[in-house]
Amino acid sequence: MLQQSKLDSLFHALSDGTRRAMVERLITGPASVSELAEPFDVSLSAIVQHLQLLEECGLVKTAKEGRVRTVNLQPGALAAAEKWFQQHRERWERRLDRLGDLLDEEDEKETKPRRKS
Amino acid sequence: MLQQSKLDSLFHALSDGTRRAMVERLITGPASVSELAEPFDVSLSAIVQHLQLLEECGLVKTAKEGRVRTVNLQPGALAAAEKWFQQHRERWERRLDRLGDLLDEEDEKETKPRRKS
DNA sequence: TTAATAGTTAAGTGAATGCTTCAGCAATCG
DNA sequence: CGATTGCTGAAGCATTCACTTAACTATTAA
Repeated sequence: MLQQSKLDSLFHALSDGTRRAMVERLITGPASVSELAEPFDVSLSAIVQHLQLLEECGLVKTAKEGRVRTVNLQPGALAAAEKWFQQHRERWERRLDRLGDLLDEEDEKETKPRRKS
Repeated sequence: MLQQSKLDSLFHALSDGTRRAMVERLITGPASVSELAEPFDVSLSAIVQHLQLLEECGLVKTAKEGRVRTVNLQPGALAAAEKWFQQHRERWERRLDRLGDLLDEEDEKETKPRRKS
């Protein structure tokens, strides 16, 4: 089973628009901290704090060379979260299908007396 | 484009294990508030507060009949969040592919310096 | 009518969140 | 060299979070 606390931290990381935008930026390729910060109207410090969170939950890896820290998206990091959707959408859709079948059956029985619940 | 605040609230809703478990429970079918609360070791009040949040972000619909409130999962509610993953995984994978191609070319140049079409 | 059930609402608490400013510090440029 | 760049770390602050308890309302059961 998927680990709860991992999902907690992944979904939490993605629940902030700035962090999502940072992730989206990193899809196009690695970036330095300042490059990452540039589009946003917040202090560099705030960005670094978002970055720490992204790194802690494994979405991102960083490496410092000289005075520049380069940030890379971690391949497969989104997998755990995406998997949650896939699994549950599947179950959900199967249930809706069965429900549809039941309703169809009920339709057919409509003329006959119905069972009480 | 997907709306930011909607994604914020969806991901936030899913970032809590209790709320995810409630959603998972609702996949199996509708439930009353007390039924929903039963597996958890928190007050009914806490569950009601989670429920409000789930309802505000559109994951869930409720209807009160007599003194019982019945909670239903809202079909397609997870779509917005799931879509975010699909879109970005796609872009990310395309980028990794291109990156792979580039690296292959570099490989070939290194081992045998020849032109590539 | 009384009692139990199902849920609602308000107020409060401690911890976490997202941000700021400011004071650094090491790498690099002029 | 000294100045600038790129980042780091700590402290503080307002807000939100997840939760509690407790008092309350409305519906149903005995």
